[in-house]
Amino acid sequence: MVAESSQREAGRRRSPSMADVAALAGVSHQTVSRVLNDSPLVREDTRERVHAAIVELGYRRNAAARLLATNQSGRIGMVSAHLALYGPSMIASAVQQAGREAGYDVAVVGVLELSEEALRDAVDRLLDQAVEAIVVAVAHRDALNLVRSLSLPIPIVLVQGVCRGDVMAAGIDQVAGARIATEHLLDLGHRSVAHVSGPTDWTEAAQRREGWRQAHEARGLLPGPELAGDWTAGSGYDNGLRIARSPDVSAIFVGNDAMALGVLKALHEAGRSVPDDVSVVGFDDVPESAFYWPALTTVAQAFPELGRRAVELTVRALGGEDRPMVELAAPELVVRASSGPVRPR
Amino acid sequence: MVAESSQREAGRRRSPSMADVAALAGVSHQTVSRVLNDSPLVREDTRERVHAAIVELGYRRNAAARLLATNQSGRIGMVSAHLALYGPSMIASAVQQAGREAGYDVAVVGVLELSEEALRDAVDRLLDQAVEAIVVAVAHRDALNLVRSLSLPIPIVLVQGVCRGDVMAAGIDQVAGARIATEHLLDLGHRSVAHVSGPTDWTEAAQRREGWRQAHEARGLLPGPELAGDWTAGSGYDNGLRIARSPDVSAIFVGNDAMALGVLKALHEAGRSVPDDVSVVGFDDVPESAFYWPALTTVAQAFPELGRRAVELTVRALGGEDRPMVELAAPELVVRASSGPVRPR
DNA sequence: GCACGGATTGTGAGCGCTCGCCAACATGCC
DNA sequence: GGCATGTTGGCGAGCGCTCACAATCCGTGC
Repeated sequence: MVAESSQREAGRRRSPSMADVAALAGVSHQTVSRVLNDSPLVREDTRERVHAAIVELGYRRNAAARLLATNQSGRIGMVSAHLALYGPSMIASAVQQAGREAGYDVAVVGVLELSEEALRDAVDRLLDQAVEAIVVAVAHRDALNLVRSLSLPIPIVLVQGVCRGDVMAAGIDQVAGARIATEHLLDLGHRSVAHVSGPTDWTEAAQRREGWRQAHEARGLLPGPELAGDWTAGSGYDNGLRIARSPDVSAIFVGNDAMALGVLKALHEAGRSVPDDVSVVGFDDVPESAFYWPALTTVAQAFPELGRRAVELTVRALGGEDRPMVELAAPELVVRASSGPVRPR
Repeated sequence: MVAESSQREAGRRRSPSMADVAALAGVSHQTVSRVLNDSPLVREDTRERVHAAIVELGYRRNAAARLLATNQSGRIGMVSAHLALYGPSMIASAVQQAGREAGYDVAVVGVLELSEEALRDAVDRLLDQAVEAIVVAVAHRDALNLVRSLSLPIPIVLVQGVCRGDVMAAGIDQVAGARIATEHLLDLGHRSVAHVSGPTDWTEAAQRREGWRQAHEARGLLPGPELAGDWTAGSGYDNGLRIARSPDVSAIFVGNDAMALGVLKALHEAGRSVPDDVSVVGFDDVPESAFYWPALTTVAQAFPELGRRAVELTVRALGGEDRPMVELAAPELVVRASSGPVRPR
């Protein structure tokens, strides 16, 4: 009695192994392995016997041992900066979701600052987890070079801050998004559009700025004043106050929704009405933007699709393909109350 | 030439192992292991020789093999629901950060719905990653029972939706937060405060509601009307419209900032001024709330501290301690423009 | 010059799994 | 009946690491 209980206790200590399952099912460990890996070379009744044993023992395959033997983890890593921001966090969960659907585990590690050291550290952590590829979602201008300078032994896929280049990359066409936003304002009759940009060293910020510039250029118009923010509502507010002082600004394209919120607030405080005096368009379509005051016209990005494409590229890279390819998804304008026709004066 | 290059290529195939380092340093693999584990039983010059070899070979310890041998992964898992919401996502990154600082890897997996199946699935994935403990950040009323019904072989720590109970749990005192928010409004002279709650099956929502109720009761006042939202700005807007129709409501405590944004919008549209006609207080202190119109009075939670405490509890549980303990951090009121003294009429 | 104890280092046996290869058996054909 | 063929299953060698233990080194004291 005592012996049995102590034995059972000892049995609990270590979880059951393949050998235990094999013994219970009356087969060899190899057959168990075959069942686990869906090998066709197992007779149906054997398979069922093994399955029964697995269930009875509550067996669970030891991933570490499998990894050690196969050298394949089925895991892809993702390094992301600024996970607190809407875009990056959406991308992270989209990639995670898509990865899971493709049968991969996605390990996300955030970097707090953009030094080579921080990046090296993040990548090291991922490498320790034996990831088979790394998705880089760091939109900084230098991120690509930084990552490349690490000369990793595994494929890399970019998923943000994408410019055409010699890497695998999936992204959303920021330039196009900014163009449709700006064109929307120009179509409403505004002679020029001001711009509050994100931090200038972010690829996204540069691209949105470029789209804004192009929209003017295509119509032979001169872009309105340009101010630099840092993605936060606070910086939008500060820049909004400055813009409010220029009575000739009738439309603003803001680099993201958070800054747009700040701009809206500054305009209210300055007594300028939106959209009667000034039209405002944001970028991101955060869930709250429909409830800003007034509801914000903005640009929506298809994050789930972006995630799927990124994972697809990753899988392709893992399959040996190394032809660099860039996939760009098109963003979409969401028109709401914050943009309106230019007011005759 | 050809041989050398092909050999180098072959060498690249598999990354260097301890044996390679040992050979290069002229020691045994065991000594390398000792160096790696900072054992004191290694002479200084030997240690340096090994380090040099490690650097030269670009050696990196194989975590899978180590895990296989030690049965310790140094990883803790976290299952979280609603990672798109502010609170949960802050908690996730706080735990991740704190875990890292404590020398643990934190693997987060999100669940999309709150079925037993989804939870089982998430936990399975974590178990496959050999996590040593699981932090559960699912604020649903039933989450605790659900998780417990899985009868996991590893410690569990709750980090959200905490009620006193027989588990390890770290949380933020939601009742206290709701009380100070409501008391703030009562202090301003409002006779009663309305409440827009979160989904009633969320522990947090129930606790915030309870704090709101307690604040009234402590002063012998009757709570104002209560409406149920779902954390989204949209539900706040809908409920805001309903409240706007009751001229006798002069103060609202809203379950989170997103809903508060919706309430503000509804009040604007109904022509009721904030805070002159109605005061509004939120909960969360999202970064944007200072830029709502008007700036939102709200309750801030100390997420980083929460993360640290959760990890601390986890480490303690891993150390064998199994006395259930609940740690509650105090939230703080942030007073802004959306709340003001009751207007004499 | 030698035994002795502590400081260093080496040896060998797993951890649980997969892979390559071979053994056993059933089947079909001549 | 004997053989080639196809199907199932078993065996043993690692994967790279840590652990327990054994072996070696060194300075010391006599």
